Amino acid sequence: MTMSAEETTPNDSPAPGLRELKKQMTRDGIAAAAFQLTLEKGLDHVTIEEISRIAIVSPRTFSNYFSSKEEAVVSAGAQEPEQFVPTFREALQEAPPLQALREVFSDFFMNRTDEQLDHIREMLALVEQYPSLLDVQTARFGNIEAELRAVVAEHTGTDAETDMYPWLVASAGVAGIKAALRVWGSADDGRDRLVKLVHEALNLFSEGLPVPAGAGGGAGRA
Amino acid sequence: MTMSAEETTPNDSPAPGLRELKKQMTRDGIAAAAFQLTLEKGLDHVTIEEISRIAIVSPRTFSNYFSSKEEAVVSAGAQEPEQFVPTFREALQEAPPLQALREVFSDFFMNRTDEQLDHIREMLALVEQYPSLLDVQTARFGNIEAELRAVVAEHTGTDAETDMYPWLVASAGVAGIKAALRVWGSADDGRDRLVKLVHEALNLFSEGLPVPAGAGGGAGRA
DNA sequence: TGAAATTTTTCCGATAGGGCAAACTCACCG
DNA sequence: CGGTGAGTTTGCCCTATCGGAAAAATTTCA
Repeated sequence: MTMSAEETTPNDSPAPGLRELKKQMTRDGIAAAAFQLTLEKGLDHVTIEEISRIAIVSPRTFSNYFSSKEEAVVSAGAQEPEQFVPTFREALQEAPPLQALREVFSDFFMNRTDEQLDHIREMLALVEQYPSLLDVQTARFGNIEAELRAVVAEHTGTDAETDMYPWLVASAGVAGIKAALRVWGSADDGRDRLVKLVHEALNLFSEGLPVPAGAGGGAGRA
Repeated sequence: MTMSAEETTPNDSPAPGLRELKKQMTRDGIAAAAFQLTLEKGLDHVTIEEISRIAIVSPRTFSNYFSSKEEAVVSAGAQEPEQFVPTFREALQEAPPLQALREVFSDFFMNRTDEQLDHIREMLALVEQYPSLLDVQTARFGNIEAELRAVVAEHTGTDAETDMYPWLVASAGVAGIKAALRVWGSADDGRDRLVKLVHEALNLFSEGLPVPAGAGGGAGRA
């Protein structure tokens, strides 16, 4: 993971000292506690106080890391939005944006451990059960989308303020994952199926979302 | 407004009696107060108590209508997600889904009054300024998306649980509007420009989001 | 090791979220 | 018309949350 010349952002991981490590562990511990408790007792019966007790921090510290229990739950085991940026940049060297996204995301799911996939499944179930979690998760996806959008804008030399292209591509990418995850989550399939769905979704975008065969009332093709 | 045979949903507007009218006025009044106060003092200096005072209701009543001040602000002058359903259904008789959406939304913006467009502009600015408002607005768009998705599923005879198509089309539609609104909002153009952007956005989806001319590093076409 | 920087905690007041029952308003029927 | 019941609004109140401020604890570094 070599670091090229300069970073636009100063890159806030200057040194993984003991301090940063502990912070990350604290954060993860809180998120894990929140997630676990929610699985066990249901979101409404979980309080910040109890999460904090289990994570062995004060409630005030909870607030230093998360702004609500929902955020903590959804953060459990989740990727930081910036994680996808370097990979996406590389992929853009090889393929146009939509296909690059397809590779980035299918690789991502390909590389999850079985445990991580199980976790994703559980998270999907929770998110479907509690609208407030869905809102937070949607916001997280929105952050990923923003990162991707910036990369697309930078790559194609378009300005995200005046050109819709970066918006459209980034949202297509994220929408593709979301659709794939939903459909995958409601069946009982494995990793391969998920990767296949991701491919399929982003390919459909590349093809202009052709109307599926045997559609109801409409006119001709898209 | 004749009511045909049966409605799947009991249709909760059985009679626009005085009762419903007052409720709607109360709701609108609260939302308007929240919106206005936020414009004037900034979101963080607005409390539910003050909103309630201006809307002449008790704080308790505020909670009966909205679950947070953010919700109230974003609700101001907004459409109910279901509003688009009947129009979309009709449009689907004439054109394939993506084009139908294009017509629905461009007609929608075409039919706004100048005041409504101004309001939309102010709302866009607020949403850009306060992330918490963006979250709520994103959730609103999500509701619209869900309605559209259901219509698409019903129309194309696909099952939203096992088929990604409804997810992809609905999210493309909503993403198109969002992109159009953003780009429109950052310039100082009129209604025509917005309608044009909506057309453009959804057409790009129909065409598979072709890479714009003169793109940076990637390979060939999408 | 000792001082500086950072994080965690304690203390605590301001708000928010709702359950509950009383007061009130509207719709409808003799 | 006046009564009555369904539907709304309000007051009361208790619990949970949001964060500011400063003390206490921990890590870093010269």
